[in-house]
Amino acid sequence: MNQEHASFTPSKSPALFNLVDDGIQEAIIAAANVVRYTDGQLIHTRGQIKPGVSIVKSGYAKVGVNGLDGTFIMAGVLGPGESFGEFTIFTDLPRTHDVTASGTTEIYQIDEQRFNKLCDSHPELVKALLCSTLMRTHLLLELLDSMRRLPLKARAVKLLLSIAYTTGSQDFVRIRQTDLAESLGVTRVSLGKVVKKLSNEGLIELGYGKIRFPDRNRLERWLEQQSATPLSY
Amino acid sequence: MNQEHASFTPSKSPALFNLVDDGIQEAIIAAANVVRYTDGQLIHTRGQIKPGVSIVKSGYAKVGVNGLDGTFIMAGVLGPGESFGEFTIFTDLPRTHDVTASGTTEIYQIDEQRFNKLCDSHPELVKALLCSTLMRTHLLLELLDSMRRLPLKARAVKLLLSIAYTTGSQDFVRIRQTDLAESLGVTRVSLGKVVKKLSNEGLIELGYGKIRFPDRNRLERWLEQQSATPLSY
DNA sequence: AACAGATTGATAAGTTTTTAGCATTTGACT
DNA sequence: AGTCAAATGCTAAAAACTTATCAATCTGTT
Repeated sequence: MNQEHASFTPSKSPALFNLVDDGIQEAIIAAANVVRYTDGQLIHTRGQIKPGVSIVKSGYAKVGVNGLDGTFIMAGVLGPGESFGEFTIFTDLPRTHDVTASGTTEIYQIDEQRFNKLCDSHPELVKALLCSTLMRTHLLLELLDSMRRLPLKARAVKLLLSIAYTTGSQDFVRIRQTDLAESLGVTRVSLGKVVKKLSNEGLIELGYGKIRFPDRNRLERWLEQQSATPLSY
Repeated sequence: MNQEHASFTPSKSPALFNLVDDGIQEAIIAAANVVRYTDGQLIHTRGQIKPGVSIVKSGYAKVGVNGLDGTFIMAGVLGPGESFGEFTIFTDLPRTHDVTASGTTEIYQIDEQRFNKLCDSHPELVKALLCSTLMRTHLLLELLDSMRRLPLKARAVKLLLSIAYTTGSQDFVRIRQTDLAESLGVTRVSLGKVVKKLSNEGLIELGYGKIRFPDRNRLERWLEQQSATPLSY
């Protein structure tokens, strides 16, 4: 049912676990409950207010918003070491997204009380959180900016390249056009048109559930020309 | 040339100065240089990498992106106590926005070294920064979500209500249609069409440089119907 | 009271995106 | 090798948005 997922946020966001040293990692793990979810199972829902931080231990967490009509708009996929829900500790805001497991997934869950203790005893953790959040904000701002200024064609390439970047695969990406469209916030038809054009221009090659880059450098150059601003993904 | 500006972010983002106690405020002010800018003067430009935190002392800072063709896309307006550029301290990312003064404006500028010292001596400051950043991220996510799911008409109402909320004025907002359009990332023509419709339906009243809400409750109810999700602005 | 600049109102043509279909191809599983 | 569900390919009409202009209205200032 669910094929392997690329981990993207939609761009390289630093995993919290990569920003803290081993000691803090162990302290977090010690304070956490590990919860297992099966494929498609709901981890959190938009609007919830129960506070708690979650960190992916294994598997993937799909982040997005479920519409009442069954549609799902994806905001990104989080992989091992990546965290979500931090803001429920520090603010009393409701959750912004629905989070579901993609494949069998284990999540470290840390409740409010324990996490606050961790923050008090490890000031470095607060700094790491700040750092990770600032980077996330930065990405969001760039995303917002490109949504407004770049045509869909360029946005699609940008997303493809960033997925390739985060997955490490150099010349192809395993993703369905439906998911790409969802991530970009457009319909499959619109996306289909632009990937067709890109394919005609030889910039990408379309496959079943995947997209190849025959010449990644050329693709990157093409994108930079479109952006008219420094490339940052 | 420049009329009074509503302070909006585009929604209530907590000013950093409201999140810290007086002692820290004084310490920040002591570490800062005050720089004066005249109306329209550039404070920072997108792409810059020189680190430093800025806090509005008086006046307003207009945040957005200047296109090569002279167009300007506004992301928000920051008022006294609000901060920007924090991420230049904690990451080595380039600035995402152009910031210009709107009216005569004074800015506290704190350089990297001094700000780091402040953070070390006042751990509460890091927590406040985290809190403010998390709230900002939350707003951005909500914004992104509504951009994808709501029609322009609803997005326009949402923005209007959030501006009214942050300015405290209950039944009208002082803003030009041009600025509204910029904030929403659409042209004045498109915005003109939807505000005209809203006006025909009696939900708002159009004025010269301002928009009135004859019945704010009705407007809020209307928006909630459109959203089909809990209202949060 | 008159003027100038700023702001809104309005229109038409052109482009992009969506909606709603249906046909075709692919890959996994018998 | 055949079958079925998943995924892509394609089309046409409708809706939304942009670009480019020009006219009308408002406001502060002389």
